[in-house]
Amino acid sequence: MALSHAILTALLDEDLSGYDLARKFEPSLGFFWAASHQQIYLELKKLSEEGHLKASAVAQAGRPDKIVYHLTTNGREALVDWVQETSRRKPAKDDLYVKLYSVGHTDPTPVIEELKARQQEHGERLALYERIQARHYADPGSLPLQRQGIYLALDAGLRYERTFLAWCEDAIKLLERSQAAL
Amino acid sequence: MALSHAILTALLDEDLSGYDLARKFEPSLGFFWAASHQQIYLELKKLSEEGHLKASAVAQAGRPDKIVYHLTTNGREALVDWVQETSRRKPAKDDLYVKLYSVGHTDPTPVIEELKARQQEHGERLALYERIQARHYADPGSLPLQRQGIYLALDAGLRYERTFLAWCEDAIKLLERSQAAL
DNA sequence: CAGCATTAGGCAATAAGTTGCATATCAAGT
DNA sequence: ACTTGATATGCAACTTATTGCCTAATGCTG
Repeated sequence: MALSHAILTALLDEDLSGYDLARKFEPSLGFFWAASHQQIYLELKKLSEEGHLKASAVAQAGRPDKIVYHLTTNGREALVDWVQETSRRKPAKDDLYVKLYSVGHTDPTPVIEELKARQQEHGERLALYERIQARHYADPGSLPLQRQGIYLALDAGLRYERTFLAWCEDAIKLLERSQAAL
Repeated sequence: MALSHAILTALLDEDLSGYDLARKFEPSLGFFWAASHQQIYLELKKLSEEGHLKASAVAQAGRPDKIVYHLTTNGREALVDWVQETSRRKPAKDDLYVKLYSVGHTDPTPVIEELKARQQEHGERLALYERIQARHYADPGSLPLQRQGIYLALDAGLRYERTFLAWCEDAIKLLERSQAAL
């Protein structure tokens, strides 16, 4: 009920092969819904069998052949139906939060280390989002409707990373103070 | 590699039955790692078989019998090992972000509706976090170490909800303006 | 020409989680 | 006596995702 819809969404714009889909996902939808190529190929096969996509083999010169998928009317309808269903929030399911619960019972050092690694990781992600924003979404007011949704998702990402980084910093401070007091 | 560790973490404090664990999760760890009772019972059984937990049947007066689980030395070591592994961020995997990508291709109305529903949902969650904070974490500076991790997780939740709500508001504004321009 | 990266697609096993259903005890209300 | 609700545990089927492995064609580099 999930990756399949992300794939249908990505195929609204253009027909793509599994390989191209995987590449398109990476710097875009993949920020919010990561998927391995194995999973993508599997879903493409299923979606074709269900009639949501039409597969066509395409011979290529200078490259291996590929299978290009096209969204069918059927598939488009299924997607619209899904968009109209209301979905609920999902818990973060991030190990880090679970690890925080262990803090008073075990040595907090590894948790502090992990927080610092996350600072690095989220900092890089934030920088990436900022580059994308500067390059493609500098003036949100004048975006065509097709780009506004993507802009909003990116904006959510930007805000999330900034919030997370600020929290990280404070969390490290608090834990290091407690560690020093031991 | 996931719920099992959350369960071990919850059992650091006290021995619990599956039922009690499920209840303990709900207003706490469950915010970050939700679990159905089925999944919890399954993991408890697995963790016992692996020697991470020790199960004891407890007869009760006035209630059905229960099975209480106790963290073994083995289980504690496994937990410490896991805390020391570095974990990576996970994509949000929230349908809402995927739906945003469909915006220029289909009617944005259901997405706006969903954003409004989320505003409600996240507003309630924020209010809940604020109540918990006021009741139990009003003075973070003076918390014992065992409570600091939980406070930090709660703080992450508070910041996340506030950020999300602010984004929601702006997102609705932008999409409604575009909708009006059609 | 050998080795490597890129393009392109896949299988199998396993893990993790969801959904729906089933069972049983006991207390309290009607 | 009957029903409802809380307590307490579980199975089976299914979906979703991860991990590790594999094949094969082509282009590029040394």
